[in-house]
Amino acid sequence: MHRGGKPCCRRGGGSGGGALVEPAALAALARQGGHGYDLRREIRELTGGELDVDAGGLYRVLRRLEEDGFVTSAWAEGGSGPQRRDYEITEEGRELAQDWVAHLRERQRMSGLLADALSSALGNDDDRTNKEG
Amino acid sequence: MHRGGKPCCRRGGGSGGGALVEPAALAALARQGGHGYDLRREIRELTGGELDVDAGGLYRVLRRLEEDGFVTSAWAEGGSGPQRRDYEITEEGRELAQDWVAHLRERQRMSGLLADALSSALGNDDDRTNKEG
DNA sequence: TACACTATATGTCTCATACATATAAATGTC
DNA sequence: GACATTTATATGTATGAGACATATAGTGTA
Repeated sequence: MHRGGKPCCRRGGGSGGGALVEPAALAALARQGGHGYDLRREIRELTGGELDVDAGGLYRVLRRLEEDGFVTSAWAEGGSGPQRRDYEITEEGRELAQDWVAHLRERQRMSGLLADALSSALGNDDDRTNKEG
Repeated sequence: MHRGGKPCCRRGGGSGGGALVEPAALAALARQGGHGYDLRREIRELTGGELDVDAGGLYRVLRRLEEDGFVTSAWAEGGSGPQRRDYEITEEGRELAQDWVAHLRERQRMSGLLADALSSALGNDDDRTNKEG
């Protein structure tokens, strides 16, 4: 789902970057809400095209978030085209999103820490080229 | 496995930070090799105690890395105490580790990017407190 | 004997994701 | 009208990564 950047380290499917869809969905919802198909586009735009989440996965995440009270949804009334379900973030959802911010920063830190450790263990004399991001 | 920092976002077990054990193991191996139990301690030290990997998981990772030619191992001869298997990284392992560095930097960037997006969507006026890590 | 520490290993569960596919309604094209 | 494409939601299934529990031995010690 990463688009750009080789699949790298022996991954066929599955996890690899760890939990990006949920926070991305929450970010899109916090900005403006809307229906799933549109949220997906919004995520692409928010991340400059770097994160293109799986549609099926996104819908599953949205329904689970609703089950747990972090978003609400309803079938959009009127309008042409296929039925669409509009999502809105709740106050609890905002709190969850706030937790995610801290969590993502921690992940960011840990990724950098490990990258530095690996790099120095390999004898790369401090190639922090991409450091920070 | 994170120790320090709440479990956060609805996780019981499983993925959540995404692939840390393998690169951590490679870092420890690149520094000095050794047996599994010791590598685990080494990982703890490399990360200032922030990453304390599951022992069972570490052994599984080591054996898979060996299957794929990224490390070699042999039962240590002599010595007292329970048998131990000594691991060494191969040239291919070093190349894999090098790929991991790039991959981790990308993850670091993506985590920061998402954290910023979420934070700004929530109306936090640029609280990049923990930014960079 | 009982306990703790070292050391390796397997079982089982959850979480997060990728890829494939099913379903419909509308829209465009021939 | 027939057909493909786009919008939109949804399920099936497989893989990967990790958490927690537990099994197994050897070794030292109270």
